[in-house]
Amino acid sequence: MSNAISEEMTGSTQEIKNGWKPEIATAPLYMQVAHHLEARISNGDFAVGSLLPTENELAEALGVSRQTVRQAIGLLRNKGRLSARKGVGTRVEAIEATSGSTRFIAHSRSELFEIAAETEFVIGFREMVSAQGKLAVDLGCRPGRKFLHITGVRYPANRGKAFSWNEVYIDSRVAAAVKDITVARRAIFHYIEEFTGEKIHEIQQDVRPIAMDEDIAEKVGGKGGDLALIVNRRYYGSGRRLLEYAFQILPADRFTYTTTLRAET
Amino acid sequence: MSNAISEEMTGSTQEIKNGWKPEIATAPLYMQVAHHLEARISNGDFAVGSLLPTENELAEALGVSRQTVRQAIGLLRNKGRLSARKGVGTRVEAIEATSGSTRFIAHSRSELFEIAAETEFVIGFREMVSAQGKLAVDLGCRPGRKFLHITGVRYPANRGKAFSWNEVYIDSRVAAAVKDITVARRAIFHYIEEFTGEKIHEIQQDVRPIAMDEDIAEKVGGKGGDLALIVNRRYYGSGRRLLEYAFQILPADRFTYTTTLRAET
DNA sequence: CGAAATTTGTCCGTATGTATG
DNA sequence: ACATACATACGGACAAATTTC
Repeated sequence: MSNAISEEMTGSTQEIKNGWKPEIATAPLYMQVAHHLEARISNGDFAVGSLLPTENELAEALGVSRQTVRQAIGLLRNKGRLSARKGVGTRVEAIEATSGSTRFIAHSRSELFEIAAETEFVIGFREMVSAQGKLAVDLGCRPGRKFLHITGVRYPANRGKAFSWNEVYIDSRVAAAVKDITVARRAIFHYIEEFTGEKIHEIQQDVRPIAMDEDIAEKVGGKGGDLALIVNRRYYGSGRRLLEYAFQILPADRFTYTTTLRAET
Repeated sequence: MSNAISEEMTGSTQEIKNGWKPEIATAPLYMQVAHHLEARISNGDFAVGSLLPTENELAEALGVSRQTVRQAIGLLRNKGRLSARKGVGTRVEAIEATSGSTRFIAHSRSELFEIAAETEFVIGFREMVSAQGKLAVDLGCRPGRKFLHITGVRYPANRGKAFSWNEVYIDSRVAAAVKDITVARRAIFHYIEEFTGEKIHEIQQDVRPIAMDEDIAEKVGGKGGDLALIVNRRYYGSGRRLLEYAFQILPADRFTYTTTLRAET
């Protein structure tokens, strides 16, 4: 305890104590708390393997109710950053548990943001297309609808070895959102949300195995016939309107798709 | 409203109204409510595409607080059965959205139960092994620990085409849990939980592409070299004790791993 | 177009249960 | 047996989005 800055809450606007300034002033309090906790975990303030302060301590220190703290902790538990045990406390978990290759497939919308922030999508090709045949089926739209088709390679932020080949189809009505982008440092759908002001509520994602063809293998530094995962995503706005369709090819030798399933109780 | 049976609560034990008898009397109220709602959805009482009664109506009808109803609805929203919109209501969603092959990879512990219940694991081979080399590494244990090794094919409950090749390693201390099983109609870890009384809190799962060898391909009705997904699972009891390790090979032509990512807000 | 009603979302306070040490 | 700390449950209040009038 006693590390709260203890400035009085200003009354009308809700804001947690302890020097934290909300990145997005409009975000609900429990999300602000979650971000705050996450930041203090990654900066080492709360060490991995250690126990968090109790919910009551956090509530008091941050000037919010215990319920709000619990909601925040709940988010991070879903993400696997925290785990709680009755009568003991809330433990900070390691981000990575499995050996070997990194996991770079998202399990939540916010993870897509994080991954995109850690990588760069270098756009190599761009054209307007009219959905026909298989593409129209994949997009689940009537043939003839127009999309902006973008292809390129996604690199780690430090520009190491390429890790995925990406193809993106953007509804022509919102394609202007990426008009001037040549290197995307955020998720493509993030640009779309900013441009339209409309939030993407749902992303449907499926994962299948493929053998890479020569062409793509070369671009991500592999050989033709190498195994890979193809991750397919459909981005829906309000009213289940398809705004973006994309797929990504991840070489199997470098990536594993890891999930942790937890008991609901 | 007005479909509550309106029997008085018995006082000490918590139980929701409306004729619902809790399957597991010890389950928290919000889970009972979730199961209740799920049952009424699958029996058609709440039609897919329609709006649920409002949270306040449900709370009153079931004799619980609105918060409890919200928690229950939250569970089903996470599972994709429900979706909510501010100012509108809570919609019953279709179970399956994607076209093509069925998805049969779990995203939660409870889904593992459901999938296991819809399939049969026919055990074809069984032996005690001592973990050595690669196996010890996979299991993350010191070499020499003993495991019961089981292999077999998993079929749909209607005994159609096989859909996966399975290999399971069970800690020798709990291996007696499956001593007499030749056809498992529940999840293997379910037998272990029953036997030990200990709950499996965490399951780590990873998905990778492989090309099937002749041997396995034949068993699941494919050809050698066919693409497949290999799903690898580690089952941990309390204190992160590894109780079971298993992998499953799913032919790519029949299965897709589908996930839906939703906005947290 | 605007006001009102409806419905979910957030936040708080409190009380009690339950697993752990 | 006892204290601790998370889990469940209730109640109330207001905010925000949507629909209706």
